[in-house]
This record gives sequence, structure tokens and C-alpha cells, in this order.
Amino acid sequence: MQESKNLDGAASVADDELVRSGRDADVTRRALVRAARRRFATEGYRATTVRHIAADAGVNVALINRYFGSKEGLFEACMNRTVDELDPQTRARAASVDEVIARLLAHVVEAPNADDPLQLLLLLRSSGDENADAIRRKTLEHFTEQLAAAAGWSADDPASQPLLLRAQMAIALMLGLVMLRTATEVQPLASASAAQLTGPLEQVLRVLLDSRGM
Amino acid sequence: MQESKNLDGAASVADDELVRSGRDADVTRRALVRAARRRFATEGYRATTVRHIAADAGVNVALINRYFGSKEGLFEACMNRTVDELDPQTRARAASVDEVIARLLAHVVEAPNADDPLQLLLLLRSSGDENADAIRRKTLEHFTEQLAAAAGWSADDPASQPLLLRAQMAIALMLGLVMLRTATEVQPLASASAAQLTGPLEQVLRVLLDSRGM
DNA sequence: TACCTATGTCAACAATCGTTTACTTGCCGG
DNA sequence: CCGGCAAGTAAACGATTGTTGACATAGGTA
Repeated sequence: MQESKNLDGAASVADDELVRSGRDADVTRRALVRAARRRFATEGYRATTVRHIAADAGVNVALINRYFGSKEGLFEACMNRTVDELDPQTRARAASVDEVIARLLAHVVEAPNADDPLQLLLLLRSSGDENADAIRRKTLEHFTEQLAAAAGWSADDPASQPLLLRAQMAIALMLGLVMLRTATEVQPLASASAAQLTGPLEQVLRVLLDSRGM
Repeated sequence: MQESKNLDGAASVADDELVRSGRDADVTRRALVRAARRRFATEGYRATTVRHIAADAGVNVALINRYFGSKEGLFEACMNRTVDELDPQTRARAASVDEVIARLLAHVVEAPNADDPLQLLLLLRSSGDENADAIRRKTLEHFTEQLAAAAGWSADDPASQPLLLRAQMAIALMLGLVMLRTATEVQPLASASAAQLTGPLEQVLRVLLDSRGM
């Protein structure tokens, strides 16, 4: 069942299994980032201990400092990996606003991968480190601009500037939603099905982003 | 300018000044709760140290344990005080949905008191303690029901149940908004004026809560 | 004035956490 | 087969943090 060490350097499979059969630095690094991201996203930076992360990943604590320099280095790696995974989705040409909305909902609420919503939650967590926080802010602003652009926003067009704010409100809604569902686990949101959520959310997002929907 | 020790037990003034002139346990307690709530809300529970809180309040660290038993006791006191301040606002009879929306916006975005948005932010912060977290969840659910009730929800009416979810989405939006504005300080939300925000927000909240607005 | 209690201060303790250092183990090329 | 190096481990250190107990002081009261 193991023996999944890929001979090609690329991570060909969708995502590594938790197995960590042999000694492989890359596999270990990825396991650490994945475990860390889950902890950071759900419990916050300060509440997460490196020993917990290491235990989740099934490796020794010292490897965090070996591979990432420090806890903050690991946090930055998590952030960068989230950026890398989020960016292709936002860069993918979107024909219409509806398509962007559908993609957002798929990522947040109909999560095929349980880690998808956690990626967004990570963007709300601060380590206190200025570097990581700058990445965080920049990512959120970049994400805002991508969403606004899909809605017709242009940096040159002064008349379209309100769309930037509206796009960020849409992001705020999604972030608050994931927060309440995943971290706070408040009812009835936490146990609501995707089918129950998509309807109202689609409606609200369209009001925010689609100028025709006004 | 001082001499503000109130002889009646009630806190008659809007909120105590930071002066703390003489030796007054009540004044000290309130100063601690206010300083703590600001720190907890903006930086999170774990990132906040009792020494910082005490320094902000201008008192000795040991008084936290004397008056609240522990750091978590102080956190619970902050949570309870937020509940007490939030509850009268939600219980106040609301004639229409528009009125409730206006009150929400006044609290979140046109904050006359700078601490008002922080009260909400506190509801997103977890101490890890089960007691405090239970209060937190219960408050959010209570707040959800109040908002939903104003929109026409009733626990007995099965047809109105979707309104509960929609009300919680509205809360998620507000919480995400305050988070991005206050804690993350992401642009352009952080520096947006109340006038820029009220328009879109009013529109979105009406879509979520007002059945006529559909 | 002289207590006496509530209020506030100070210093130290124990636990936790991030980090480092020295050591061990597995793997690959000669 | 074996030496060398990367990967992984174990234990300890220093700093921070929440907490505590002994001590100081103000202010009302007898």
C-alpha cells in the first residue's frame, strides 16, 4: 500500500498520503505544511504548538526548525503554499460573474477537499510577524482585485471603484462563513448542508458582484 | 476632574474614564475588562498576555488573578460583559427589518464608540476553555435568532427556517467585515468610510433578511 | 490617633514553548 | 562491503507566561 515515493520530482498525485513510508525530506516537508496549516487555520497561530504539528505529521519536532528555520518560517511556508494553490484558481479565465461565483461556492461550501475552506481561514490568522502579515494582506488584496475584475472592475475606471469594495465584502462574507462553520462551529451554519447554503449565497454574491442583479 | 467615584452602585456614566484615581476595586475591574477585551478582540486570546492587559489598565498583574481568578476568568468576564451590552440592543423592540439593519450598521460601521465593533470580534475569539466557548456559541446563536425573528422567523413555523440560516449569514458577513477592517486591516476595507459601506451593506442585508427584497 | 481591612505591589515559582545541540539511523555510490 | 552524508531522534536550555504567596499601603472606623 505504501511505496508511493514518486521518482519524478513533481508532486504528481493530487496530494500526498499521510503515510511517509521511507526517508524523504520533501514528503516530510509537505506533511509538516499540511498538518501546520490545519492547526494554524482552525486554532490560530499562537494556540498552535510546534509539538502538536510534529505529532500530527508523525515526525520529530526538531525537523520544523531544520526545514523551515522557525515556527514563523513554517507559517510563511503555509501561507505561500496557500497562495500558490489559490492563485491558479483565480487566474483561470472566467467567462462570467456567475462562473466566478460558482467557483467560490465550490471552494468554500461544496468542498471536495476538506482543506479547501481552511486555506481561506489561514488568511485570517496572524502570526504577529510583519513578513507573514504582509503576505497575508497582499494575498487578500490580490484576491479582491481578481474577484472585482471578474465583476467588471478596472483600476483605471473611477466609476468602477465601488466594485472593489463590494468584492471585498463578498470575501468578508465567505471568510466569516468559514470561520463560523469550521472554527466556531455555531449552529445552524456548522451543520448546514451545501444545498441549503448555495441558494442564499449565490443570491447575495450576485447582488454584490453582478451589476445586472441590482 | 477626578472624584468620579459614584456613590450609587450603578455605573451611571456612559463608561469610566481611564483615570483610576483612588483605590476602587470596581473601577479597577472595569478597567481590566475593557483593556482585556480590546486585546483579546484584536490579537486573540493566546497572543494576549496578562502583563500587557495589566499595563494597558495601569494596574498590577496580580490583580487579574485576585479579581477574576485566572486569565480565562477575565476572558469569561469580557464575554459576559459583551453579552450584557449586546443583549439590550437586540431585545429592544424592532418595528421593521429596516430598523434592525440600521441598528446593525450603526454598531458595526458607523461606530460612535470605537469598542463597539470589537465586541463582535470577541465572539470570534476562542480561549480553548469549554465554558467560555459555550458562552460564545450560545451568544452567537441567540443573536442569530433575534435577527431572524426580526425578519419573520419563528421556531414553530417550518417554512421560516431558511431565515435562520440567512440571518446567520448576515452575521457572518458582519463578523468577517470587522475582522478584515480591524484585525487584518486590509485595503480598501480598512480605510473605507462609513458612507461607502452603508450603501452596499444595506442592500445585501436587505436581500438576506427582507422577504420583500427578493 | 491607632487599628484593620480592602486594595495594590513585588518577587519568585512552575509549566510551557520554541529552539538548539549532540547523537543515531538509514541509504547511496565507491 | 563500507565510508559519508542526509534524514531523523532525543534531551536539554533559555525565555516567556500564568500564577501565587508574602508584604506594603491607603482609608474608613472605633
